Amino acid sequence: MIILTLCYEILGMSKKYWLMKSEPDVFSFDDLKARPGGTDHWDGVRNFQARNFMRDEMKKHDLVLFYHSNCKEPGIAGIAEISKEAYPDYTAYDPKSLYFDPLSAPDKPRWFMVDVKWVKPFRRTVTLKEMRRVPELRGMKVLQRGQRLSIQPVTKEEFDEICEMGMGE
DNA sequence: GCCAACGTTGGC
DNA sequence: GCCAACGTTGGC
Repeated sequence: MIILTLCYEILGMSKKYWLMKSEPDVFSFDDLKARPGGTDHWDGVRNFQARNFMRDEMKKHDLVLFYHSNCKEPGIAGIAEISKEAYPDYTAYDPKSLYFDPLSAPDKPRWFMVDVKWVKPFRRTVTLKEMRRVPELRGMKVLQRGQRLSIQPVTKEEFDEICEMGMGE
């Protein structure tokens, strides 16, 4: 068992942890729950760094902190997981889509998306405000000034800490 | 609604 | 390849 765990570590196959931002007015954590199977595709990412995380690093069963941005109480609403690894974001091909990009085509896709599955809610949202007060979370990108990246890696320690905050009183 | 900070674009 | 202008993000 230890050997197997080691192999996974060395091959980079161990589970990763992520933070994904969404504006709740557009697509909330509850909206995800309401989708068939609690699953939806994460379309519309048009930033290269965020795309690369999705395309190159996200694996099935990775866990996700679902973050509500640009709203009254920014913070983490609950847990989701990656249920399908990266595939072309077809909204880029649709001239009527908000996310249309003429530089992307089916034979040469520029943008990618993953499927995300609702896992469980917190008892309460873990707000940005309270995250700022926790020394263990100080390194998180989402707390850095001017940080706009909509998909960010988080450490297991950060992930666990936030789960505790969300599941506690 | 403001505006600082950022990523992207495009002229040179 | 520089960098100013622009559009967007997102906390406040």
